[in-house]
Amino acid sequence: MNIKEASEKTGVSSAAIRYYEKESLIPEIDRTEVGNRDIDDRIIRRITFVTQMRAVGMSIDSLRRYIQLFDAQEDNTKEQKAILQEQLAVMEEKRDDLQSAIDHLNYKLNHFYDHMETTEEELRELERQHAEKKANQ
Amino acid sequence: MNIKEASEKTGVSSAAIRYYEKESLIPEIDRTEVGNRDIDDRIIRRITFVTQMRAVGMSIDSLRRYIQLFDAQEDNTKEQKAILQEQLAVMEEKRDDLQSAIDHLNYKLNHFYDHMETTEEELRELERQHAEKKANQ
DNA sequence: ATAGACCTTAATGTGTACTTGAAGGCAAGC
DNA sequence: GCTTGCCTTCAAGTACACATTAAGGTCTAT
Repeated sequence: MNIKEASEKTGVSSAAIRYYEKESLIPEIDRTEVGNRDIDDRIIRRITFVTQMRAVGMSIDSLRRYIQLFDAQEDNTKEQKAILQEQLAVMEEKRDDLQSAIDHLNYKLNHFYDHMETTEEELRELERQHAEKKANQ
Repeated sequence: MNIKEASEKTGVSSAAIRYYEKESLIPEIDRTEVGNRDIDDRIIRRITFVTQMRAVGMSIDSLRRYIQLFDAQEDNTKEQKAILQEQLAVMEEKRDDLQSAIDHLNYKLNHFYDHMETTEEELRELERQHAEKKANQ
């Protein structure tokens, strides 16, 4: 498939696909006789993977390093493991932060019907909940 | 407390605190007689809140709009609720994406101990198929 | 009273992640 | 043969979120 179809399939712009290839976030793409990119499902999956990781906040740079390890033939397992673990920790923290922000919004939403409590009060309530949660761990 | 102490307390640079104030992500900060910012715990909490939301990927612009609703005195409850709900949905999706990325990494990590037969193998299989296909052309 | 450490505003610079523009090639349809 | 519509590379432009610099003020200690 050509780059436009790939773009439509992935939701990533043609320019961004070229950019990802240039930045080695995806493998080098095969070309047709006239030099046009010929994109297959393997590339599509790679693009999707990049999109997913970008969506959860991984930078192009981290992602490139990660992918290089991922694709590496040499057995540098120990280093790979360390990097994955590091990345995992970052993402777990992010998830937890996100969850408390969600809790915050849910609280706000649930109290809309009752009355408009002040921000101070809400923040105090959230802090109380947070302390409680933390104490329960 | 002055801006430097606030910066140390929150981990947000002085320049960023000034920027947040200018962009209305935090309330206007009181000044001392000579015009220096005098930051109290309420502001610290607001800065921390901004940091948390930024960390989970909310843009300055979305955050400003959210905070304006949050702080609003006027009762436009219905619209506020709709917007908060929308925001909530976005964040929940993000949390789920993050979770599946975490699962992915965890899976990978757990299989490092055994041998290298995780997602890599799947990708290599795809690559093998790809090479085969190419050879057949 | 001069240095050093803090503060102020306003303007400009920086890194990231693309997007857009320029200049041109190839193939199909009118 | 000219337009349309896809493609190419390379360079330059853009948006966001600050960081940095300039030019100056205030406070404290030596």
